[in-house]
Amino acid sequence: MNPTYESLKQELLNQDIKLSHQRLKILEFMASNVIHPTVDQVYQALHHEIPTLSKTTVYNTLNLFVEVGLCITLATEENEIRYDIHTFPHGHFKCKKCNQVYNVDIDSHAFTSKDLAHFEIHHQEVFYKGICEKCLLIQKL
Amino acid sequence: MNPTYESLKQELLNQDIKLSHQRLKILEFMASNVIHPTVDQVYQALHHEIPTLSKTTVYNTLNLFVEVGLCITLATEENEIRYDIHTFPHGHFKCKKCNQVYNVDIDSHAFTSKDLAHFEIHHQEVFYKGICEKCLLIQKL
DNA sequence: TTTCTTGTTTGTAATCATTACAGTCAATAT
DNA sequence: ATATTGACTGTAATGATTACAAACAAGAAA
Ligand SMILES: [Mn+2]
Ligand SMILES: [Mn+2]
Ligand SMILES: [Zn+2]
Ligand SMILES: [Zn+2]
Repeated sequence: MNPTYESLKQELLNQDIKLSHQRLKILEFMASNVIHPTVDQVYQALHHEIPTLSKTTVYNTLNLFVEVGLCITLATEENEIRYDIHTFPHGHFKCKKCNQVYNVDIDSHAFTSKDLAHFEIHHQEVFYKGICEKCLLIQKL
Repeated sequence: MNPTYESLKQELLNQDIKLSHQRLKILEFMASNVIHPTVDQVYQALHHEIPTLSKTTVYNTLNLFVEVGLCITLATEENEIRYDIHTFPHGHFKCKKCNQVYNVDIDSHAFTSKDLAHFEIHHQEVFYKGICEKCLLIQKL
C-alpha cells in the first residue's frame, strides 16, 4: 500500500529528475516516516546527517515532488503546510491532544454532492478533527 | 438557511459581548457577504467606511467570533485563513480559475469511516477543488 | 459633573512560514 | 582543461498573524 523508496526513485528517473544526495535523503525520509511532516520536521530530522542541508533545499525539493506528483500537500488549520507521500485518495484525522495526523480510508463515491453536478472536480480533501483512540484511553486512566 | 444579522447580534448579547461599532460592522459584513473572506478582504471592504479601523481589530473580532461559535475557520491550501459565518456542517468547493469558494451540501452520514470507529470526532471538513460551472461555460466560448 | 473602572481599539513591533535571489558548487559534456 | 548546466546554500524579502502597550470610550461610582 505504501509507496516504496525504490518505486519513488524510479519515478524521479522517469521524469528526468537528477537523483541528488539531498533529494534521495528527503525522499527516503518521506517514504519511511508517514507522519505528514512540515518542512521544518524534515529539516530537523536530516540536518544532523547532512550538516550542510539548507532549509531552502527542503522547500525546493518537496515542492518539486508535489509538481511531479510524488507528494501532495495538506492544509491544516494552523496555517502550515504538511507534505504527504501518499497520493491516492484518502482522508485525514488530526488529534487535538497529540497532534498526530492519521490516514483514513474513505469511500470517495460517498462524496458526490448534487451541488457539484456541473462542476469539474480535480481534487477532494476530507479532514477530521477530534481525539484519537490512544489519547482517549490515556484520558480514562 | 443563512443566519441573519439580527440573530447573530442577539447571540453576541446572550454571550455578554459588547456590541461595539466595529464588531457590528464586521458581523454585518460577514452576514451579508457569504464569500468566506480573509481578514484582509474584510479590512479592505470596511476601512473606507471606518477610516480608523485597524487590521488588528479585524483579527481580534473574527477570532472572537470563532471562540464564541459564530464563525468557523477554513484552511485553504494557500496558507491563509478564511472565515465562514455558516457554522452548520457543510462542505466547500474552490474554483481554480475564479478562486471563488462555494458552499456544498453534503450528507454528513456518508462520512463514517471504520478507521475512526473508536475515535472521538469533533469536526469534519470536506473540501473540493476544480473548475466551477461558470468558468467551464466561459471556457467553451 | 468629575473620577474610576473596565473593556475596546489602535499602531507598531515581533514572530513565523515561505519565497526570491544571487553566488557557489558539482557533475557532465566538449 | 574548459564550458555548460543544474543543484545547493545563505541571506534577504515578503506576507500573514500575533504580542503588546498606549489611547480611547462608555458606564458606574462618588
Ligand atoms: Mn495521508
Ligand atoms: Mn461555507
Ligand atoms: Zn491523540
Ligand atoms: Zn470559477
